Amino acid sequence: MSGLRAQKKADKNRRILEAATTLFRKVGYDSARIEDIAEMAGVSVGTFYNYFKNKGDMLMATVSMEVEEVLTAGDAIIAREHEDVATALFELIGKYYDHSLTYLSKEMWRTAMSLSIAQPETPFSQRYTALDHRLSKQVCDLIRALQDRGVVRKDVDCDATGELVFNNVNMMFIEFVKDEEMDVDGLKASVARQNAPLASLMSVKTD
Amino acid sequence: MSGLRAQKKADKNRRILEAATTLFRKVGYDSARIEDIAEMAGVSVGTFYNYFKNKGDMLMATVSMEVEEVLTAGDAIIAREHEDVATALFELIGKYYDHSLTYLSKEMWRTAMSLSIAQPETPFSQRYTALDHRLSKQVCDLIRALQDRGVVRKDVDCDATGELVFNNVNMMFIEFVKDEEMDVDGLKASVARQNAPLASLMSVKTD
DNA sequence: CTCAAAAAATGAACGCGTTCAATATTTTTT
DNA sequence: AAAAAATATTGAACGCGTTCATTTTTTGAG
Repeated sequence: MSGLRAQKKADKNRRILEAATTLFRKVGYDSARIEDIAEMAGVSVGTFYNYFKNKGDMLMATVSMEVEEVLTAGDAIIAREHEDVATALFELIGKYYDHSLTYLSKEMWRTAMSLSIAQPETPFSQRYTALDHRLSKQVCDLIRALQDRGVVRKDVDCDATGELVFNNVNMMFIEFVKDEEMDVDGLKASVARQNAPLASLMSVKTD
Repeated sequence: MSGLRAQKKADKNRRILEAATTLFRKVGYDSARIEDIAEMAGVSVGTFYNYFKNKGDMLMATVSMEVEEVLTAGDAIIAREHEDVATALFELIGKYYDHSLTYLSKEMWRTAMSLSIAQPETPFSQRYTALDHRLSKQVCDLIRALQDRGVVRKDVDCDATGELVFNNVNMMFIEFVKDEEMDVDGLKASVARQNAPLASLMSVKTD
């Protein structure tokens, strides 16, 4: 059997990832030691590092899964018709926020964000940034769709506005994960309030 | 002499801070080891930790200085008269960005931001967040001043708009410090473009 | 001036992420 | 099937931030 090595490799990869995400959720990212993850996966510490560049790399798999799913859900929302700008934005952004804690805890998000800022040259950070850009682009796409359907004024720069809105969404999400007390509904309400003036001003008036 | 202890203390505090900022600028935050900082300041490692809670705490002194100065400069800008919304925002935001690298390198900013996200319960993070909120409030204040002077439409929610604009400013600053290639002028231009539609829509039309 | 209590300084030791030279296993060659 | 080459595993050791029991210095009361 020639695929013995490849099979073992895939198996170990899965075991390590499973052990890591289990431990992250159980004891938190910081308290989950590589030694523990390795032990739970039945490998040595050194082997862990043959499979993952470092501890932070383990997070990216999870972050990726999370964002990919939300992007898909977002496309479905854009495809639908929308009454007005504020509602459409609320739906898309609400989906982002509602989904955000499916696979990741606030602590895991904080770690991921923190890493992506601290070491921008790493693959981790670059993948994270790329996901952010796709989300940003999706908000732009929604606004353009609304414009095409006559909901948004023709003279509005969709990309500029979309980036503005998304960066606010993102910054508010950072505040959200920094504050263990804050809940998703409070977050959505705050962002809706911040979006309201712009949403109103950019709408095609129907009176 | 009764103040001997207090005097020595102040002196050491100054020496440690001086050594730390010197080393941070010379070799970068990560490569500046506590051992080196302590040695340059002529104290032991343990003493360093009697004066500062941890390595990150050393950054906050610098971040604080930086932001305090920029807030003062911002107040002066708000006090002036302004032709239109876009220009006023550009001036205030431009001042933020122009000043940002006076005391801190991009790497130091990244570390500070990273720390403030990773450990939100620490005094470091809380001081950082407080400074952010004061900056956000200043942008709101500018917009309100413009509204009072009849430059901004009366029906605009100044706080909502100000927060939206500031969060974009902040997020773009994160992108800026993550990218060693990006310069301040590019950053200012991007943000101006993002602000343009909102600035235009919220203006009192003079035609 | 003496000395006990308070405050400050010290550096060895610890925890944990990460590395790497040595060892073991699998694959290929003959 | 044995030897050689390629690949994977291992855990002790390292670096650096942080801690803490011990030692030194300062203070003020008697």
